[in-house]
Amino acid sequence: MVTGKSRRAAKPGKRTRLPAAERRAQILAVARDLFVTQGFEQASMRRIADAAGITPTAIYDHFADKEALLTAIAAEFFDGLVAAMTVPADAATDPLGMLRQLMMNYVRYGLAHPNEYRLVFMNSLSRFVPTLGHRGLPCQPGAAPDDVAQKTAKAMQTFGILQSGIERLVAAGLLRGDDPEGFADSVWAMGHGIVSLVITKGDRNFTPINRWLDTSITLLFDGMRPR
Amino acid sequence: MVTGKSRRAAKPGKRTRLPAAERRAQILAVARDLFVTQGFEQASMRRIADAAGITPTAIYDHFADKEALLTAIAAEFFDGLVAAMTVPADAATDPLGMLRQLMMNYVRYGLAHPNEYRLVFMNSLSRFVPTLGHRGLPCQPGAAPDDVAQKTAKAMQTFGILQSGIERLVAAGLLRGDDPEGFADSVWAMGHGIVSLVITKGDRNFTPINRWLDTSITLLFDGMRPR
DNA sequence: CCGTAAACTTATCGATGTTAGGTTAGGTGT
DNA sequence: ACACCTAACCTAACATCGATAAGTTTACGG
Repeated sequence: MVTGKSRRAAKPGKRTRLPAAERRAQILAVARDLFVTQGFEQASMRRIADAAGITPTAIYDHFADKEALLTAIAAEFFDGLVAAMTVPADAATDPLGMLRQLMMNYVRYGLAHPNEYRLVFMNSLSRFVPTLGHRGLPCQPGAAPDDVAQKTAKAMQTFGILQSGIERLVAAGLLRGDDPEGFADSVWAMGHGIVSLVITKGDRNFTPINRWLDTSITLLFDGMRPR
Repeated sequence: MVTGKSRRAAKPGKRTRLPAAERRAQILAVARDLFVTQGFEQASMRRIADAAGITPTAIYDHFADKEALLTAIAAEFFDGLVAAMTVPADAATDPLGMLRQLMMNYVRYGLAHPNEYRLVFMNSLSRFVPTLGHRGLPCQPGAAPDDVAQKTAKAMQTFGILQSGIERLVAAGLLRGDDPEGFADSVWAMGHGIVSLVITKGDRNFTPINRWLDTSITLLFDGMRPR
């Protein structure tokens, strides 16, 4: 129970002191690494701080709370996802092939970043997307609409790419036109289903992922063809 | 720092003392209710105990730990899911319609029990299914294989129902026969994709769930038809 | 050289899951 | 009726969690 008044530096061994931007980036890098290797709940603020060579509370100078770390990481993930889904323009000569490529890129990117995908799309907290308010399911208590909307924006952008791609195919007469939005939803559901199943179930499959993906895409697009 | 020797009952007010089976069932019921209304992490052992009218530690006489509660609840969920997917035999006169029904039942059951579905299939801990060990993704640290296998069994049974249904359709010549396992995977991915997307995204849809489901099923089955 | 703001720390809070060890009630045997 | 034993439950505590308040140190512009 010493008052601590005269504690003389306790020999921290010359801690390097970084400018805010660098420290922020470093914390983010360390946090992503721990989230990915240990999961969100297991990676505590204290462990993140240890790995970054600072004290837990120092993190709060750069991020509001633990979720803010997750949010920042998710933002980067979405940027990468959008980039992966932005196919080169010269593929426009083969619109159908382009859409196939789009879906493949989505799935591949998701599987290449399984933990970020899980964090963003499958997190049990899932604060990035509004939980449903109908059907008796209560909304997540602390979910300010603006906040959610901001976080959802990038996910929406991702979906928009898919949707516009399908609309272009419909316009070109390559797909049936009776329900383009429904098609987009179905394609997305299929892609997300594959990614999340492989992530959670592992590849106890049977069907290797590439063939699975190819089969699914073919099934869908055959079904969407004009009859 | 009283030794506690002479503490005289402290007036707990005649707590009812239940036989193990009843108490266990009651705890389970209370826990499911709290998990469903507040989420897994928010529902603490103390809150569960309060709701059950006992002390947190008493729970540990009936369940190994908090996850055991989740596991028990998941087992019940799977029983219900299997029941929902077991369609009446008289539907065998229309095998294709039966498969449609099967998929619809899966999705409807999932959406009717969104939080259990999330707990079982989308939980970030996801100890019910082996996380993938390939692609540099480490398996969840504390996952004894036997344990996982036991928990996975019921999920496998669910998938088996779908798979055998498709094989029957292939045998009847109603579906293409080139990749029945791939078909089953695709159908499951689609169903799971719809459920999990609706659960996390809410129905910011666009396509109302029934039509979405119908569209997706039609797309898939059109794609699987013999050409 | 000095002050001031940024960068970081110590100390602490309330809450979490879990354990060790005690206490009480309900039934059984005699 | 009494002793006993175990199932059922409790108290107290631990380690750790995310987070806050308030202090301390470093670096840099004047």
